[in-house]
Amino acid sequence: MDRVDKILAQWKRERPDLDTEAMGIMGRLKRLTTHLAREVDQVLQQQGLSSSSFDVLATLRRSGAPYRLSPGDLLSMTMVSSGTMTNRIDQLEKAGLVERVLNPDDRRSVLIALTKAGFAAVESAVGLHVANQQRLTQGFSAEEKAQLDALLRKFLATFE
Amino acid sequence: MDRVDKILAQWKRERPDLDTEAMGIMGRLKRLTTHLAREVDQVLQQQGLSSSSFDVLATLRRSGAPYRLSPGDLLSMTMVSSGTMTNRIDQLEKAGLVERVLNPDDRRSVLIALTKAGFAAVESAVGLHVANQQRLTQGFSAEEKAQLDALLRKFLATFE
DNA sequence: GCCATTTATCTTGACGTCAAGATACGTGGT
DNA sequence: ACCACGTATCTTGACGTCAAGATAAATGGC
Repeated sequence: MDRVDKILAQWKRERPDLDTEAMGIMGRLKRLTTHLAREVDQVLQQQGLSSSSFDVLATLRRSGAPYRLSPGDLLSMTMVSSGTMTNRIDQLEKAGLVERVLNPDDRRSVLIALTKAGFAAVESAVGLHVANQQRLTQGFSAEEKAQLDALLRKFLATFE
Repeated sequence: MDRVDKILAQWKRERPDLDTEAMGIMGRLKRLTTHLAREVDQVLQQQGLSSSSFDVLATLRRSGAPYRLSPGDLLSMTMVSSGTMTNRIDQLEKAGLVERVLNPDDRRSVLIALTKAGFAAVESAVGLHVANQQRLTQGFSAEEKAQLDALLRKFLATFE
């Protein structure tokens, strides 16, 4: 009887006509993601990074040398709007973690490049971040993790 | 090979030392929840409600007659800060969907009461909302839904 | 009864986000 | 060569959210 069960029980009493199975799944997904985001943020914050900033830095880092992508590339990998990406890049540039480099082949665009400080920041954070993610999933057996991943993959495929 | 697989493949190439199993699960969870939130918002918006507003109205509705709860009660059921709740109530009050009623027993507190318009709004929205949630999970068999729910329940129990 | 503490709500200032539109440049058909 | 259209990025204004602190009232130990 977790909090979502209590919510469903209330609906059952007030509106017994409603089928709340889907609501239960989606309610648990939402609450779970909120908790996980808070845990993840906490570790990144200790590294001086917001999850938004880490998101961009990590995308640049894993793209490989020379660690440069256009704002458009970053956009297509991160599920945010163009205005949000501009803002994220502005913050990172102010912090000296990325720099905007003119693209000589297309003057409409720029390349966002990891600075040395940016590379160092993401390299230091990613290990702790991954360890934290492992900690958060350690309550599951290998089989359960595989099962959960498979179900989430199928669900996600509805949208992507 | 979905988008999360591509991200994990990039990390594998750049940082083969990292174990990315947990990252995969959490990445899928995050992307999935973002997609689901957008779908849910769209239906509620057609009813003139934000998901934040619906969250409060639904909490009041399912609490049963007389559809009144204190801000503190609402807070404990909704995973937001007190400042956020004050703001949500302000918006709903402006829209005429709830009203603040003085609590005669404790002058520090107020009761947030659904107005007739608020009751009508949530009553009209909840049916469409539930139908939408069912649509979003219709790709799963009954067994898969039960499996997913059980895994999410276990995961959520880590935090609640 | 008094006052320190706790409880309940609201206020403030700062972020991160988005939709919509603005700006600037590239491209391709004629 | 021109120009209409497409593309890439940035700007603007509005929200929703939070942490931290302010305000006001209730409570409990003396």
